[in-house]
Amino acid sequence: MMITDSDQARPIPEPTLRRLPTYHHFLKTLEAEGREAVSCSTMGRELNLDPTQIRKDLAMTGITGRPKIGYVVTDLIGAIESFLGWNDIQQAFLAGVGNLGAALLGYQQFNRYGLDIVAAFDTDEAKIGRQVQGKEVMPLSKMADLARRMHVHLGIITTPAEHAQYVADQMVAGGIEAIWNFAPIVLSTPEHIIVQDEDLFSSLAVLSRRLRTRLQAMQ
Amino acid sequence: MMITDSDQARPIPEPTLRRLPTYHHFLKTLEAEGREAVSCSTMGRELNLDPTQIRKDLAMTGITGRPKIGYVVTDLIGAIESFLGWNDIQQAFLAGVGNLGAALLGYQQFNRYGLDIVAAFDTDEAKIGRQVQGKEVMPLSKMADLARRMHVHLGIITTPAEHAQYVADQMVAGGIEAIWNFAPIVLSTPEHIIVQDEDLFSSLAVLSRRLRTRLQAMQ
DNA sequence: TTGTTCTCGATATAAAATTCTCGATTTAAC
DNA sequence: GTTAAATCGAGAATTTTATATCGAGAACAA
Ligand SMILES: NC(=O)c1ccc[n+]([C@@H]2O[C@H](COP(=O)([O-])OP(=O)(O)OC[C@H]3O[C@@H](n4cnc5c(N)ncnc54)[C@H](O)[C@@H]3O)[C@@H](O)[C@H]2O)c1
Ligand SMILES: NC(=O)c1ccc[n+]([C@@H]2O[C@H](COP(=O)([O-])OP(=O)(O)OC[C@H]3O[C@@H](n4cnc5c(N)ncnc54)[C@H](O)[C@@H]3O)[C@@H](O)[C@H]2O)c1
Repeated sequence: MMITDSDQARPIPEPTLRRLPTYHHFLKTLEAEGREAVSCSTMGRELNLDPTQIRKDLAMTGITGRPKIGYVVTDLIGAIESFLGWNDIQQAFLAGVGNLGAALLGYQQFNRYGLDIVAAFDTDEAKIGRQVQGKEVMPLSKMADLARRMHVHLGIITTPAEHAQYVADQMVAGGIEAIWNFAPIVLSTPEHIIVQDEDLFSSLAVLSRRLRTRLQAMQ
Repeated sequence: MMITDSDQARPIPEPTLRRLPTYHHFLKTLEAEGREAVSCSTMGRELNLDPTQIRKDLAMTGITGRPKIGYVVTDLIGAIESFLGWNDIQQAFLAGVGNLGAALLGYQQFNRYGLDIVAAFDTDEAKIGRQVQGKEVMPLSKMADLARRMHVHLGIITTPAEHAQYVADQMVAGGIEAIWNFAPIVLSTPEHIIVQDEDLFSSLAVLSRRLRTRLQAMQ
């Protein structure tokens, strides 16, 4: 039986997925400098990672390198992008046009990473109808229906935590398959819904603990 | 030999640290509901985590529970906060008052999680001197000196990637010990500097891959 | 009181991820 | 050509992380 990219037996390790963008960013700067090839040893030195690990991560994308040379930079970039699905752009809805929501709406780079936020929704009357970052804010009540009609599969939640579950329910009702959740709450969704939490406090916790330990060690 | 919190032999597993805020948020809602005690089984059910894992994570903070009852909610919250150092508030500087920087500046909740962004810096003349989220934006050139004089230990980078290394260098020059980096680039800093990367693209990569696999499976 | 049930906490097992080792391959220098 | 240096790729070993098991303690109901 042929093993293709989509029906491979074992799932991709999440740590690998999380490192791929790091490689991608680094490779983009190499490409901009006109560099043609790069080895895992070089990347490891620059990115503070074990070369073997990088080699294994890259192997996941299906690309192969050449001894003594390394990998062709542009090929590698392409392999990572297609592996992550950054080639075909996903349309997304965003709910909660506050501080964070507006920042995400205004981030043009996302278009290069497979993400296009096509509409924004809020419940605040003062915001509905206005433009934020050049995109019109619509009432949340229209979200589910629009998602279905526009075949939007991805939703981004940037509302306060107390409203996140309701928004998630609306997204599921609208046929959305995957949710990028920035609210610090664990959503309750049907099995088949993909939920990716982006919890800034997780990151802050690691930092806080390390800093606290450091400062204590110094008395 | 006595093993205290600060000189324990083995470091805290990072996955544990990353889960602690999740427990914290959940416990806060329980507390608001007036709940006195909670068991790992209950938490596991609500948070989709293995109860044994939660028990191990909580044990790291030094708290103990009671059979048949569980843990006292307020004690647990306190244990997590003190374990992470969220009790004594760290003053922080933020560099790069763009979309994302402004969102972080405007996020009052941070004060409850040990973080107080006391000043913001930028190189854009149009922004310097202005107020953003009620905080004055100062020229980056003053950052290092001010950090030293105010004994600020924490820096947040929200500049474009191409300027992040320069900003990091300035922070190190100002005696800053820890950096929370939102720019998608691996910073090069002295050994002793704590760098915590918050790479939104890592999160996006996991989501993109899963969604891509899903959509492909559906043809 | 007494048995039942729930839960902690310690220990053991399993799974996952990282790091190490080594042969094969290719380039480039001599 | 021949040799030396670098690097890939596959597999083994190690470390880390997650899950399962089980005895003991505490509440609660009968
Ligand atoms: N701003 C940050 O830096 C930051 C950092 C960490 C986490 N977060 C989290 O991100 C989320 C948003 O934070 P923020 O600072 O942008 O908050 P915010 O208060 O600035 O914005 C929230 C927005 O959501 C809207 N909203 C409320 N209920 C809604 C609903 N049912 N449907 C649609 N929209 C609704 C509000 O009208 C508002 O515009 C919060 O959950 C917060 O905890 C933010
Ligand atoms: N906005 C988002 O949603 C988002 C998402 C993912 C990653 N990021 C990353 O976060 C960073 C900031 O993104 P953004 O959208 O806020 O960008 P932005 O362009 O809105 O803001 C960048 C700010 O940094 C300032 N700046 C530039 N050079 C500086 C320097 N040397 N010192 C101090 N300030 C300087 C600019 O004047 C500007 O105000 C970028 O690295 C971006 O890749 C942002």
